[in-house]
Amino acid sequence: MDRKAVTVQDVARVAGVSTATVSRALSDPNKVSEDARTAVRNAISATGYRLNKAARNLRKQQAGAVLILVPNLGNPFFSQILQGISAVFSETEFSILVSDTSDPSERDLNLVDYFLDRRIDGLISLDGALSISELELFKHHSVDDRIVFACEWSPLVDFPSVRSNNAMGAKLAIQHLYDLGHRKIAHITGPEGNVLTRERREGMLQARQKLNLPTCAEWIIRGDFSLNSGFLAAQEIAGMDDRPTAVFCASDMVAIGLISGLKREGISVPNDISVVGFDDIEIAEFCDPPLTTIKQNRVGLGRAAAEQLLAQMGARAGKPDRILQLDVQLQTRESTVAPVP
Amino acid sequence: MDRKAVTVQDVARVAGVSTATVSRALSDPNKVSEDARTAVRNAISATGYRLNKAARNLRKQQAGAVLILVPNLGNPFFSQILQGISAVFSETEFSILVSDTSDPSERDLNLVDYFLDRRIDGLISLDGALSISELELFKHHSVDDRIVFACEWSPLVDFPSVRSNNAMGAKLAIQHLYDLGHRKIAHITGPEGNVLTRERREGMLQARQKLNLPTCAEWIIRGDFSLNSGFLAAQEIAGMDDRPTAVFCASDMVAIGLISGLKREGISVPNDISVVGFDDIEIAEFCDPPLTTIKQNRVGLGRAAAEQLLAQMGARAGKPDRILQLDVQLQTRESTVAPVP
DNA sequence: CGATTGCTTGTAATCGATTACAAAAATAAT
DNA sequence: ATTATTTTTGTAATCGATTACAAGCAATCG
Repeated sequence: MDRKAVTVQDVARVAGVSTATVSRALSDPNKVSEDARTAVRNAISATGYRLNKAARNLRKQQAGAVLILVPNLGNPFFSQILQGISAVFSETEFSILVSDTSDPSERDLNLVDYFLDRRIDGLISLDGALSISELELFKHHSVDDRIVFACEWSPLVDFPSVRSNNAMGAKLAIQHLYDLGHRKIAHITGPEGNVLTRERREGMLQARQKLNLPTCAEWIIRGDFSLNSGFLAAQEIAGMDDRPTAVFCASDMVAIGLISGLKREGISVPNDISVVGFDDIEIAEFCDPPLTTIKQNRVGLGRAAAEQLLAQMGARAGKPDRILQLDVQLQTRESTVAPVP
Repeated sequence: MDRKAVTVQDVARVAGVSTATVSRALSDPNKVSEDARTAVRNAISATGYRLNKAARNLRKQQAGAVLILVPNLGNPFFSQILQGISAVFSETEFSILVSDTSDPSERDLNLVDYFLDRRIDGLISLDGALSISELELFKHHSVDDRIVFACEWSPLVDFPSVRSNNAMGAKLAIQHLYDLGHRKIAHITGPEGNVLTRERREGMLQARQKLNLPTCAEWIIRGDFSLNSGFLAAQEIAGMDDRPTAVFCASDMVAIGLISGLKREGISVPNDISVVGFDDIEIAEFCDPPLTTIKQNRVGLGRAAAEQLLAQMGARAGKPDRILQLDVQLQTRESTVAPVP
């Protein structure tokens, strides 16, 4: 590739047309005659021409890339969303940049700079916890119309958002436990301030109220979606006077940590306590016991977010639904059984 | 941002210098006088100037990005490597593109095109299974000097590579089991053709020979690093006449699947069979039982690969070691105990 | 004092694709 | 046959930063 690069000029010369025609033949083939089209096509394969992205981006005033903001790449939950996103963008001219917001080395970057430096044309954030100052910068620089939230979102702004029906998930979980006969149901939440935490907790409280289940402040345990927080919650539960017979966890990771911790305390799942997770990550099926959980349509989430962003950026016909909520479903496995009387 | 963009021209005008001076003040500050430097600095903050990446890339004939090729983003093992990589590149002007080679939507992209289209300046592949034709295209277009393998590598070429000492890991695992008193040790391999599979298998065979352990063809079970392959291997093991007392798995995911499967067969870990994994993914600590495994320095792997690529691309002083092998260590937990006599 | 060296600066060409504008050619309409 | 309309094409300016080259200027030296 070190020989002098082949440019449109070269193609034009070989094809016996002008550079404008070459460019048009590439970007909008039916603006150009049949003859010219084939001449250009031949010239391209004869010369081995490749379009220079940087030149196009400069001229078109775009970056040709979008940024995906992931709260934590270490959580396998996000990777399938990424797959959905990349499946859509791989058919376009956009590249995908990925950044992990939990990564300290990326923590201090100014997101809006990505736009201003023309490194990206759009942003999909799986992280709802963007700072208010950051969000205001987006608006101030008018890039807020090229941002889409997926999975999580920020209650501070009304950017378009694709999400699972989290409240529905919580209700399915509680209803499932109720149907099995459970009445004393605990909940391990996500981190405070997180929208998913809120939605799932609210959904659970509503379901609980509707079913007339007893409530006990102690049974709402603060977690943070992590394995470790589930593990720690187990100790709390073990120490309770009025121990719940079932626990609905805000994520599968929490559920796995919880089961591990409960075992350590000599409490067996599901015999002593039933456990329900949320997400249905791949490993849920291979836990001991295999985890009953709420399954999200992750690939669909990613695809929808990507489509929405493309529409937003004007690369696709506009889709008007600014908030898209996908259904979830209960995946029953062996971590839930009827309580022993 | 829709107001006309601020360019070097504007900065130059405000600062009362030429565009050349502005550019120099930015890229190489001590090529320019103190006065000019401050004038430019003031003009930049007065105008709100931001450098246009596309213009720079065009002029400098570069892309300003590197591509990271990941075999499977769904495996949490890779995310920490990514962290190491991004920690290094976040201090440079390079953006990071991520592509999952197991993702069908990305399967048919021609990697060399990324280079030829000037979308990337370099490539780090965590996937050793690049096709021979692909590798030859790299060489043919002389981009092979901007590629680094990390974790996995290809035996077909001698591109620079950063890897863990896999054979050492296997030896540590076998030695550990030996020290506990195990003599009948099985191994679940990775997928055939994978370099890690080979290295770990060879290391295990060597350790085994050195320790004079009995060998039995049946005890080498084909896997593919996945949960499911571990799960299936459990059935094989359960059906063996001469059952091993310990199993060394080529990955933690395999080990987790195996433990799940063994339980299903009524075989208890570690009481009936001890299990050792490889990778030390986060969840290994929260398995039941917590998994004894071989810990790789994943962040270090990523960092080293990134540094190597930067050197390769000429952005850093050259590091000559084309193959860097990082030590691994044994992480003892509760999935391994002495065999019952 | 004139010549040499070193430092700083400006002018203008350059990277490669796109597109506004105008002209030319082909087609349709009168 | 002539005009109106549409389609196709080419010329040249443009996007914004970088840098080769030359020139200006001050300091140093014989």
